[in-house]
Amino acid sequence: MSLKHALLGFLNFSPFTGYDLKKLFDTSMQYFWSATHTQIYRTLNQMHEEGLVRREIVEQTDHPDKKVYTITEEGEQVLRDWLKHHYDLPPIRHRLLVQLSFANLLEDDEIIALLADYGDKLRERLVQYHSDEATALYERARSERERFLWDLTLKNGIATYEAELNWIEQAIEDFKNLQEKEP
Amino acid sequence: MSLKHALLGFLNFSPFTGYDLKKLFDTSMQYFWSATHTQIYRTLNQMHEEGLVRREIVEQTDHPDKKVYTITEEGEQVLRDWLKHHYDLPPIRHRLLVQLSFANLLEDDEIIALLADYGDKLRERLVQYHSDEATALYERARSERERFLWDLTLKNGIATYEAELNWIEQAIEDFKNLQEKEP
DNA sequence: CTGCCCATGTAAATGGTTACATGATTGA
DNA sequence: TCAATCATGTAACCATTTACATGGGCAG
Repeated sequence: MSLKHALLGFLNFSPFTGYDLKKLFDTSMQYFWSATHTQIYRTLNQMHEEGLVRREIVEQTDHPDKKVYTITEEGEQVLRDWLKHHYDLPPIRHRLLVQLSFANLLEDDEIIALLADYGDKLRERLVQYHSDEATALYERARSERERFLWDLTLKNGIATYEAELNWIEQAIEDFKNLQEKEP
Repeated sequence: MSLKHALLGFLNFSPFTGYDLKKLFDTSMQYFWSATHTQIYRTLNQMHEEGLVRREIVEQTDHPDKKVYTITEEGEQVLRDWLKHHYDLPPIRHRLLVQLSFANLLEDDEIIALLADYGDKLRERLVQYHSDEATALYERARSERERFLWDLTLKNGIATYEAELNWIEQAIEDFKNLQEKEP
């Protein structure tokens, strides 16, 4: 599971509550790993049992009490070991490709609609990746080295989405040519 | 769930057993959707209860009895409707990017090893995509239109993996330049 | 005689999503 | 007064993976 290690990664910066961590996921990690608050609270409890984090309950008068988690030495070791691990390529689960495999059942305009809509969504996503919000994230980097690494994660998204966009634009064009050839 | 619909897609070609379907997944669909036999058998049972498929038990003397599934008219309708559905972009779960987010904790050579190993795996995968095995699949296409669609699914994989490979090669180069700059 | 192919399944664990639930504070 | 933010959680469900299980036929 990577969720555990991603949480350790954040906690290695500074102590956080589950609520803080959820927000960190939704901002800096949203594009390549997501998690619901349910999942985060559950995992933090597990990690506490495993001794990877310490828990401190902070009473508050104006808000509900909060539980602040701090990484332990054991947690740091687990994080370091995990960071070095060489994983296989991530499994792909690409619904559109499954649809295309069987799309011979559809009408021409339905196929084009499927492709065009996907293209629109890719363009929207690319706008997000190029937005100020996205690039603002690595202003908090503590060194050029860290900034470089964070930049890599963004660039990966841009590279793959641009490749898919080229693919889909070519696909639409080729499909239209095929239509003309065989009316 | 796409598994159900992928199964319907295959059954729309001809009747198959769960075992056949597992093999079809492992060959023609392996690159963009995977399924274990456990999952397939369970889902076929559900689909049977829902009336999407008919089941015929074929007794065999030399092998265990088998259950041959045939798509029903209701199943065909469900498949057709699903094929037209416009999905959001698939969620990304990219462990390497999570690792890179926290990789500032690693030594230079460990970061390079992480990137280089991922690059090797991308190259291996691209070899598979360009292999005869992969292209042999769409010899069974029944029309140029179908062949075109199947070709699209392969090209998507090639385009995205090539983009990632370019990204990682650039990343390694840039990282080495950064090292020289700050020793 | 070993191991793979055929053909099916159950059980358990892990991961992830959705819905339900509480309750105070703050800003529009 | 309405919605959002802070802060936590449970329960139920769905999806996926891994391990365990059976048992005959066939080829090296």
